[in-house]
Order: sequence, then structure tokens, then C-alpha cells
Amino acid sequence: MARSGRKKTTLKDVAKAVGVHVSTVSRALDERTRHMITAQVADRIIKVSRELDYSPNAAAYSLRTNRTRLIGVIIPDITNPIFPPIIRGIEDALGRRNYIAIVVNTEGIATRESALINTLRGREIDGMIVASVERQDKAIDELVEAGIAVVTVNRRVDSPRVSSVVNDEHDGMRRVLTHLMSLGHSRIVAIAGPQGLSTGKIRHEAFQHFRKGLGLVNDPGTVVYAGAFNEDEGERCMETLLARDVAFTAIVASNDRLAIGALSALKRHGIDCPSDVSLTGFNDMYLADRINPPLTTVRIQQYEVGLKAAEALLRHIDAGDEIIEPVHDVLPVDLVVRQSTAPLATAPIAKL
Amino acid sequence: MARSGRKKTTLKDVAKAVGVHVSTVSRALDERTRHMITAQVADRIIKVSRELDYSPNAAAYSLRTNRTRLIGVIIPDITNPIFPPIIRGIEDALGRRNYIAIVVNTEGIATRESALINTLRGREIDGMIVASVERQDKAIDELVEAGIAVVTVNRRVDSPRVSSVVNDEHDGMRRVLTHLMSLGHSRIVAIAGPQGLSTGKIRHEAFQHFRKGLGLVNDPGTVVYAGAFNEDEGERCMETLLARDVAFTAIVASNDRLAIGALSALKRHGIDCPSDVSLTGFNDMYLADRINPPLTTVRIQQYEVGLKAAEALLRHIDAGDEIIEPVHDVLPVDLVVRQSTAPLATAPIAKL
DNA sequence: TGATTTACTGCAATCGATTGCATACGATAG
DNA sequence: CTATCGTATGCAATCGATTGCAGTAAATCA
Repeated sequence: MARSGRKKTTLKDVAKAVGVHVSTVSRALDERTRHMITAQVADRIIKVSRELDYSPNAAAYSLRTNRTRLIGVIIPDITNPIFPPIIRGIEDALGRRNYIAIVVNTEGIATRESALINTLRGREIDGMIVASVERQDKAIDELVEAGIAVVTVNRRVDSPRVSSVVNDEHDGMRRVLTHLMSLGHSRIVAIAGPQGLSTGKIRHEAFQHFRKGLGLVNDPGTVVYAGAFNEDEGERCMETLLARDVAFTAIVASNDRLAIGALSALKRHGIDCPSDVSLTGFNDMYLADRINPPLTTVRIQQYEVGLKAAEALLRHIDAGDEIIEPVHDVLPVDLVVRQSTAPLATAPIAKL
Repeated sequence: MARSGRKKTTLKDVAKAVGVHVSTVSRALDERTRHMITAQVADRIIKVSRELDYSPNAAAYSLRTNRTRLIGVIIPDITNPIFPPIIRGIEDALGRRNYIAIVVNTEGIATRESALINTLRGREIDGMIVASVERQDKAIDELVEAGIAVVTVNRRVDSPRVSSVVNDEHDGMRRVLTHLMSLGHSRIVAIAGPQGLSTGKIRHEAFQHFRKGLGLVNDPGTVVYAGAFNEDEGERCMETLLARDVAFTAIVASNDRLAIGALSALKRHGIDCPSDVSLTGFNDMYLADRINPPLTTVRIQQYEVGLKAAEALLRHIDAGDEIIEPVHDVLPVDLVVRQSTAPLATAPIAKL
């Protein structure tokens, strides 16, 4: 036993120091039961527990109460720059209530996701925030089934016991299109995200909806679907679009990474953005303002999404076994106009 | 009690099902004590425990053994893109051994760091990986004092009980300078990182060392110190350099974010990179290859650093109270040459 | 004043797993 | 055939906190 530090002080230590029973100490230290204790005794106990630097043993607490104050957070890929701010929001909200987050990556693999969920359940977490984005997800149903509080981020599931926090993607896409329209563009093509992911699907539906609704050119062959939300796929999709015989003056990418990939392809073909074509992204991720040209995109609330998701989760947890009405927050988004979009040139049509 | 699921199976359940005592089950399930049990009984127990889907209660285990299998990970800022890959490495290594990581952000604030460390200690974590980078850090000493295993990332501390994993920054800087030299540059200026951070300090020392050692021009006024490793500071430093009356043909930034900021300033002044000046970064972070021009930089091993740090930590934890020799891993780095560096133009000197 | 309520505080069981010690059993030796 | 030994298993204490119940003292009421 080389451990140098004196071991942690326990309830018993405080009880002995004050000269009362441990149960009295326990009650005095918990706000909800403090009223059972004489004020002076309680004050004394609180004072002494401070002096002795008492902090409760999480394992004992958890063993007795079945609460761990541990929250599982499922993320597809922490290296994707839109997730860290979300995590920050989650951590901040949880931290205020002495909960802590355990973040795991699914890497977008469904089997890995269920394996991780099981690991977390083995840890007896009190709740889970799922930012993973597969639209079909029976793992979530199982969690709900097992009575674990769940909140989803960037996606809404139909369970009557799962709250969600999402950005208003629909409105974001509307603003992108009206912005392009106001610049004179009418031939607008899309690089859509993976349709198996909720954001990919929702954004693209909104695109289709508003492109038609606003009376823009709506030809077949003006949409390419990416297999993943990354730069390589954006590049590939752009190449595909350029190879097709369609005329366009603006490109709407379903997220910033796809847009960045598209830029590489355009550059390779000697097509200038924004003088030849305009390009928009989505998310306003880190560095979207530093690339060349700075990207016009939709700013989503990343930190706030995390914050609100965590708060909603705590509300469910506090409710315990009572089933409370789930909330479905939809956060407003902003269009940030930078230099990747410009008024339609007098001699339009950027096409071979 | 609306919890729908049957509650978790415990040792007692398994014991009852098999018809033995809980202690026998406990021993049969632990490899290290299994030899005490008749092989057939042990097999039977293992089989039944599988059927009943037994998994040990982490709280009870932890209460009894004082081990939580929880590892604290301290990061300055998870939104800085070099950290997520490190975290991935840590999680992967820990996951194999059923440990899990609790990641917290210090935001570079020392007081916040100690507060977080205390929170983690309250959770009775088994060990800690510190990727925070203040060079002076008494919080770490306290941890070691308290007998908690600690491993540092990207920094080496002098405690005889703390292992570390770092990249070979020194060699990276050497390669940057020899690369620039081979392109004909001799007037090389620096945007140095914060000297209070270990990477800032180490890289700059290496820069000074090799710039002198390789016989390059070594004038005063050719170094500007950034207050933080971000784009804004890079931009400011570049402005400062341009305002000074020094001639240079290449800029060495202490990390990629500073380099990206420098690019913005250069662009504003109509100075082209790389035809007018060459520029290098450090880290090869996400998107360093997608910005304009793609950045010549030093690729550090991010994932591997995390992986090795976690492995080292587990080694310390396994050793328990025996004090084992700390290891100090130094991982090799790579120079990745992209388009931000070019041979010295025939009519050199990019200066107002 | 005596009966009864009220307000505190203590007692002890409990959560689930680990582990030192005791015990029972069969095997081996004398 | 008994003494002895070793092995496999059971017993019970323990980790630290929570909580229903019981007990005691003071306060209220009749």
C-alpha cells in the first residue's frame, strides 16, 4: 500500500466528527431531506463535511440508488467537426447537475452502434443522447423498452417517450434557395447527402420542395446523391454533374464537406467559384469561412443543440418512472452569406 | 415502477440457478480465481451466466475493489481538430480492456482544469490522461501524490511516475527547415506558438536551434509570438511581420491554424503563396490538404499518440502500487509537402 | 396533569460483488 | 483403519450510502 494520500473521507468519518449517526449526516447533506434535521445540527454537519472535504462515494450511491449520473453519448464520428461543439453543449449542461458524459463513436457502423449501446447499458447509465443518424434504429427502441431515458439529436424518432432537438433544416434550405434566386439563379443543381441519414434525407426533401415551390428549373438529372458526408464524395458528385449534359449556375451541397469536395473538382476543371458558378454548403462548420472562397452556408446551432438535448434528458431522468410528454425542439438557423455565391453573370451557364 | 424490462441478473441469480453459493460463482467467473473451482462446476456456471445474460454490477464491483475502470481524459479544447483523433486512439485502447474514457475540456483555463480534475477524482477514476498543455502544472503532481496513474500526451513531465507519449517535434521542425533550404530559402521567419504551452515552446526551440545550426539567416525581429494557437492570432502575427522592416521568403508557423491565419493576411496584402512566399504549418490537421494552397506541414501521429498513451496508462494501472519505470515514447513524424512551399523565385524577397 | 401528536434522530437492512477464513469432503499416507 | 492433508465450496464481513421503521423527547391539547 504505497498510496500516499489519506483515503477519502466517508459519511462515517463526518458522523464521528460531529457525534451523530451516519443517517443523520446523510439526511443533512441532501437538500430534499434536510428539513428532517434540526437546523443547527444540519449546519454543523455541513460545515464539518466541508472541512473534512467530504465527497460522496459514487459507487456506493449508485449501488444503493441505481443511479450512476452517467450519460451515454453516441456520436457517429467525433472527428467530424460539427460534433465537438455539440459535445461541449452536452457536457456543459450535464456538468451543472453533476452528471458526466461518456462519449462513444459508432463510426457509422450499425453493428458497432449496438455493441456500444450494450457496453453503456452494462455501465448502467442513467440516460442516453443519440446523435447517430441512421434513420432506422431498433437499438433506440430497445433502450426505451428497458426504461432508459433517451433524447435524439438532429433527428426525431416516433417513440412517445423520446424527446428530440433538431435544427430547422427545412427553413435553412428555403433560405439557401431564396438567396440564390435573389441573385438571379434559376438553374440550380444539388449534391444531396446520404438518404439513409436523417439530415441527408430532410435537407434533400426540403430542397426538392422549395425548388419546385419557388418555380425554379426542376429538370431530371440535376441531383447527385453522395454515399457519405465527406469531401471525396463531394468531389465525385461534382464530377458526375459536370459529366452530365445539364446546364446550371449554382450548386447546393447538403453539407459543407460535400461543398469543399465540389470546390476541388470545380478547380480542377477551371471553373471559378463564384464568378462561373455559385456554391452553397450547410452547417457552417469550422474553417468554412477560411477556405477559398469562403463558403456561403447555413449556420446551425451546434452547441445549443447539445445543451438543449442534455437539458431535455435531465428532465426525463428527473421525472423517473412517470412518463412525461416528450418535447421536440426545433432551433432556428441562419444563412451566412460569404463569397462562394455571387449574382448571376451576364453571360450565364457554366457548362462545358 | 413502470420500468418494463426485468431487472438485471446478479451473481445471486446465477448462484441460485446453478445451485451453488455466490462466492463460488464469483470465483468461477474471474479467470484469476477460476482454478479454485472444479472445472465442471466452473463450466456450468459460465454457461448459465451466459444464458442469463449476466453482467457484473459496476457499482458493486467498484465499491468493493475501489476500481472504477473509468479513465479521465483532459483536453484543452475538443473543438480543436487535432484532438478528436487522439481521443479515438484513447477510446480504442481502453475499450479493449473494458475501460471507458471520460473526456473533459479545460478550455485552456488553469482554474477550470483543477476544478475538472477534482470532479474526476470525486468519481474515483482509475487513471488520467492529460493532453492539456500548460507547462507548469501542479494539478498533476497532486494526482501522482494521491496515487492516481497519470500519462501525459504531447508533453513530458519530470515526475518519476508519469509516462508520456509525444511526437518528435524536434525532428519535424528540422525537416521543415531542411525542406525550405533545399528549395533555396534562407530568409525564414517564424510565427511561434504560445510559449506557455509545451508544443509552442518545443517547436520554437527546435526552430531556433536548426535555423542557426543550418546556417540560415538569423536576424532579430524575424519571430512573432502568437498568444494562442488559432487563426486570428496567425493573422495578427503575419500582419506584424509584414509591418516590420524584415525581408523573408518563407514563413514557418508553429501549427496549421496559425498558418491558415497567416494565409488570410497574405491574401489581403496581395502576396501570393507560394509564388511570393512559402509557408509551412505543423500537425497536418483536418482540411490542411483542402485549403488554398494546400498546406505543406508536418504530419504528427494523432491517433497513435492516444493509443499509446492509453496503453501506457493501463500498464501503470496493472502494476497497481508497485512503482514501474515510466516510459517516454517519442513517435516519428512526417513532412508532407504540398503546394504552399515552392522553390525560391529568381527575383526573391517578398517584402513591401 | 396526563394523553397524544410532532419533530428529530438512531437502528439496521439493503444494494451486488469480493475475499479471508472455516469447513467438509475425498484422497493419500502411515 | 485412522490420521493427515489438500482441495473445493460455503459463510459472513465488508465497501459507503440510503431509507423505512422504531424510539425518544419535547410540544400541544384536553
